[in-house]
Amino acid sequence: MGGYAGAMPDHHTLEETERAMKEHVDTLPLDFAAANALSSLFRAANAVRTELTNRVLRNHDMTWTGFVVLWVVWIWDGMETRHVAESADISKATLTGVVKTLESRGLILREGDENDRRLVRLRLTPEGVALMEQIYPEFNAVESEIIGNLSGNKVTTLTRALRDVVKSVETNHDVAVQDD
Amino acid sequence: MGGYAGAMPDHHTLEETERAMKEHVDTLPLDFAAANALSSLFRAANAVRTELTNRVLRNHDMTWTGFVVLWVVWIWDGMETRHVAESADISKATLTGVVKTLESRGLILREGDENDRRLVRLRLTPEGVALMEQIYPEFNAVESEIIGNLSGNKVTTLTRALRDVVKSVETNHDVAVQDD
DNA sequence: AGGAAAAAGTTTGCTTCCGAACGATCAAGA
DNA sequence: TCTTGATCGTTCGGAAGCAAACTTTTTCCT
Repeated sequence: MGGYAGAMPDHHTLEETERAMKEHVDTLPLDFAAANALSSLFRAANAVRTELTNRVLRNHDMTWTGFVVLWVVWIWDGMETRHVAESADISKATLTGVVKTLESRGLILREGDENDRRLVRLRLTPEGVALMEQIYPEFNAVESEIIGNLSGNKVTTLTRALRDVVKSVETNHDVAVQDD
Repeated sequence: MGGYAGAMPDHHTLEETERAMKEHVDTLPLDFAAANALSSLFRAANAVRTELTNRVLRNHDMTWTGFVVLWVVWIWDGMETRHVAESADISKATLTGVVKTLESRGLILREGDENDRRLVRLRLTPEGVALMEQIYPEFNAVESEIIGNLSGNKVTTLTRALRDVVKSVETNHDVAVQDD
C-alpha cells in the first residue's frame, strides 16, 4: 500500500484521484468534499482492520468477524443472537455461520432460553474467555498505537464526528434522534 | 439499527457498551479512547456502506465492491489489474472474481498488454460507462446528504483526521512519510 | 380457545474476500 | 544464451456476507 514521498509512486494518491475524477466528471454538479470524506472513511477503516488482523488476530488464527463476535459475547454474556448480530454489525444469517465456526473450535456456546424457546443465547466457554483475556489487551495495544499518533484533542473530535455520521445515516430512517 | 431516544432501546448504545466493557476489564490497563475511536470508525463505515448500498446500488443490482471497481476503472481507463485492486482496497484474488462477474454482465473488458504479456488492463464497455454516468451522480447525492449534516469545518477536520489514521497505519511498515 | 400475524433463528443460493500455491512471462547476470 | 529470480494474474480452499424463503414459537385479536 501507499505512503511514498518524493519518488514517483507506482499508484495514485488520493489527491491525484481527486484531480482525475474532477476532470472526468467536470460537467456534473458533484459534492467533492463529501466524496473525499467518505472515501477517506473507507480507506481508514480498511487500513485499520487489515493492520489489526495481520498483527494480532492472525497469530491466534482468528478472523475479524470471529473476534468481534467473541468480544461482544465476552462483554454481554448470555446475549440473544439478534442483539449480538446488531452489535457486531452483521446480519443474523452471517452470525449463524460465524457462531458455527466458533462453536466447532470450542470457543462459544449456544444456549436455549427456557421462557421463550425461539431465543438462542450465546456464552463463551472457559477457553473462549481465556482467549479473549489474552487477545484483547494485544488488540487494544495496537489500537492505541495507531491512534496514539493523533493528539488527544483530535481523537475526541474524530470520535464525535464519526458518531455524528452514524447519527446522520440513521436519522434518515428512524424516528427523530434527540440525544447529546 | 439504533437511533432511539426516550424509550428504553432494545439494544445497547455505545455509551452502555463502554461502561460494560470498563467493568469487565477494569483490572487491565487499556486505552479506551483509542477503542472508542476505532469502534466508531467501523460503525460509521458500515452504516454509510449499508446506506449507499440500499438506497443507490440495490436499484441497479450492483454490489458495493462491484461499484467501487467500476468507478476506479471509469476514472482510470485501461488501468492494470494490480493497481485497480490496490485502489479498490481489495486483493488481486478478489478482483479476479469481481471482474468475472462484471464481465459476464457486459460492463467491463479485460485487455492484454502487448508489450508485457503478463499484464491485464481493464476498460469499461459503453454499457459500463453509461451505467456509471447514471449511478455516480445518485451515489454522490446520497454521500452529500449524509455528510451535509456536518458543518463544512467539521468535514475538513474529519477528512484530515481520517487521512492521518491511514498514514499512521502505513507508517509502521513503509518508509517514512513526509508529505502534507 | 383458535386462528392470524409477528418474531427469532436457520437454511439456501450466490457473491465477495483472502492467503497460499501456481503457471506464465519478463528482467538481470554469468 | 540460459538460468535464476522477480512479477503478474489466476486458481484453490475455506470463511464471511447478505436477502429471501422457511420452521418453530409466541403474541395478539376476537
